[in-house]
Formats: sequence, C-alpha cells, structure tokens
Amino acid sequence: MLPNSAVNGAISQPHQQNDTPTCDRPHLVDSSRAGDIQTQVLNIAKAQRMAEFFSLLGDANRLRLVSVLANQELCVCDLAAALSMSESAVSHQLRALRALRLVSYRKVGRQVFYSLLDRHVLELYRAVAEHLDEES
Amino acid sequence: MLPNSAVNGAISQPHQQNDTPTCDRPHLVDSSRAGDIQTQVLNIAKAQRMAEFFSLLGDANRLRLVSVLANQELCVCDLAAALSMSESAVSHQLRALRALRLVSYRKVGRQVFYSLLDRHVLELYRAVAEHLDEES
DNA sequence: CATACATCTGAACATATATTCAGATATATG
DNA sequence: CATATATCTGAATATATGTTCAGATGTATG
Repeated sequence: MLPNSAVNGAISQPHQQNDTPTCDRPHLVDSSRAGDIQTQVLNIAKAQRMAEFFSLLGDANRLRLVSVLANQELCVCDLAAALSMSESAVSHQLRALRALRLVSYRKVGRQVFYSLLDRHVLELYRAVAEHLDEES
Repeated sequence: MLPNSAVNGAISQPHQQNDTPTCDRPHLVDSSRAGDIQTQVLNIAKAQRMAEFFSLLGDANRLRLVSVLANQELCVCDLAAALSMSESAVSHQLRALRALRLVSYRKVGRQVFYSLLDRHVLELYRAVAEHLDEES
C-alpha cells in the first residue's frame, strides 16, 4: 500500500533546488545523523505486520472476546450470549483471532470451544488496561 | 455503537421457548458459573477505550513514526522525509498520536518538534516486535 | 433418513480510516 | 510589509472493517 521506495527516503539530501514546494533539509539536531534516522525507521514490511497485530486488538468486541477467553474455554454459542452479539458476528471475529493465532479451538460434537492460544496477548491486554487506569 | 443493554446479556437464562432460532443454554462447562462469565466480560466502555488505544498502534505509518521518535525528537518536516510521507499525512497522524497523549511537541520558530511522551508505548512496541520475531 | 442445531461462509451494506488536495495559520526574513 | 516556509486544517476520496443476512456445512438424534 506504500511504494517500497519509501524506505530510502529523501531525508539528508539537502535539496536546495528552485522547485516550488519543499522543506529544506538540514534542521536535524545533528544533521550528520540523518543517515542513522533512515535506518532507525521501522521497515515497512515489519511495520505492516505489527500494525496487523495491534489492529486485531483494536476492536472492542474482539477485546471482550479475549477477556472472557482469558478465563475459560467457551463455545461460539456461549460467547455470543455472553457478549450479546450474533453468533455470526462472533464467528467472524473468531476467525480473525484464529488467523493471527491468538486463539485455538477444539471441536466437541457440533460445538466448537475456543480458548486463548497466546499468553503474550494477555500481557499486552493488561499493560494497556493498567495504562488507561493510570492517566485516565 | 452497541446498545448498552448488551452487557446484561442473555447467557445463563435458559430460554427454551418454541421460538425458532436460538442456541439452548447450558453447555457451559459448569453452568453455575454462567453469572461469573457475565462479570468477567470486559465492560463495553473500557473495551472501547482499550480498542482506541490499540487501534492507534494499528497503523504501519504511525508505528514507523513511533519507531523514529523513540530515538530522537524530530520536526514534522524531517519525519515526513524520513518516512517518505507527505507532510500533511504526517501532521494528520501526529494529531492522532497527540490526541491519545502518545507524543508531545515543542515549537521552535516555525518548526514543531515531536517526541515520544509515553514510555509505555515502547514496551508494547517491543513486546509485539519480539512476539512476531518469535513465531514468525 | 429427516430434522434440529452449532457453526461457518460470502455478499451486501454501513461505517471508519488514511491520504490527498487546496487552502488557512503562523512565523521568519529580506 | 511582502514573501517564503513549516505546519495545520477540513473536505473529498478511496479503502478497510464490522455486522447482518441468507444460506451452506457438518453433526447429533429421533
């Protein structure tokens, strides 16, 4: 979604042409570090993957699903009841959580029990929960 | 965006009516805990605030902004150059980061230098970065 | 085997989000 | 004071995302 060339950006090349619109370079604190900055920027591919992960937690209903699954395994039907969501909506969201391996499932008869797969998520979850409590 | 009544969901009330479409209640592992589950669910208001926070990190360009600001203070112009984004786009994104108090800024002449305000974010950032490295 | 049920699926729709564009501010500088 | 520059802003557009709906799948059960 962004051209890959974006990584090798324009920074640090003082472009003092008579082009109309641009911001003249070097007001970097220490302009010799301009190249450094380039390398410090998270590369686009990884940024994308991290963003995907954060986005997954960026939905209230998915967070609520995680919050229940943190305590026990539940089937789609119960999850839907617990969150007052349609079973279809729950199923769609579980698919998203499944796709990034945050939950796993276990079939029992015609029911499917979901559980948290990734303990990492709980840490993030708690970190943000506390964070919000702090400043509020 | 969700009716508030959603919190006091249907779970645990066995609704065995002759209504056509519903999932009969109690296949909860221990159906006496049904009430518990209700209380374990993250409440909608807080879920919303947490989701807002995670969503803020759920964008590749914002993550890349954070990644550079983690190391030094930079002005909009340099950020735009470093990420090969338009200054306008950067400005819009910085506004979002500002809104949730993740960055602060300092005006110097006509430039505005942004810096990371919230050290918490870096922890989350690193946690997810490592997480993704692990499983790949 | 016909029926009920739990879950899943894809398409349709509504909403949210990110970027661009044009132009508004505000600050320096000749 | 006129001009250039750095940043911000709102409207417009394109794209992503979540939910609903209708129906498909797979599994139990009489």
